Amino acid sequence: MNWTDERVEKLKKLWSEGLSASQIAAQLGGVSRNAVIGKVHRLSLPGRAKAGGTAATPTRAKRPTSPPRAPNYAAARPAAPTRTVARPAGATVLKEEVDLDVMEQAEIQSVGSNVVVPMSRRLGLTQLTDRTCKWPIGDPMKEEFHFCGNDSPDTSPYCTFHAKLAYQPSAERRRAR
DNA sequence: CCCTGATTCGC
DNA sequence: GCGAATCAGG
Repeated sequence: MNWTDERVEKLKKLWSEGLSASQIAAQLGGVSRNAVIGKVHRLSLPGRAKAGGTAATPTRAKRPTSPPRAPNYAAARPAAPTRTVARPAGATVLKEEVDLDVMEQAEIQSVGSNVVVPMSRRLGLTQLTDRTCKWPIGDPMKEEFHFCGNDSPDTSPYCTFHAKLAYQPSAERRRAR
């Protein structure tokens, strides 16, 4: 690909916005990050400051990476309150609470036994329908094994809570924009 | 190992 | 002018 005026312009823009060479290369398409860097040099665009003498940690432009974890009132929370939370049947209240500490819940669940899930209807296999959460709880080899059984939205196999547990991007690479 | 930008140098 | 290879660093 050749450097049309358009592409050069975009390059300048993105570069000045602090995007990394590889990110810019991705947006432009058809070029490597090396190409981008090379072009930047040829255009004599300001590289990422490295400052003369007292260089410390100059690089690393401001990346849009925003850490959305703010509240953190977690510490003020009682240690292990969970078990079977009394709550109205159609619990939609979960959603927000879950957003904040899915990870913790997940950890607890994996470490401890199976017990940490908020309200389970303790349904048996035969009691499941297409609208009940099929998240398994407990050891299938044992007697107390059951399924979550809460209402699942649409045709989802899990309730909103367990859907979040099941679908965790974890080490998600973010580069699409 | 992942990533970053910087430089070099054959094309 | 271009950009892969390489270097230097976090």
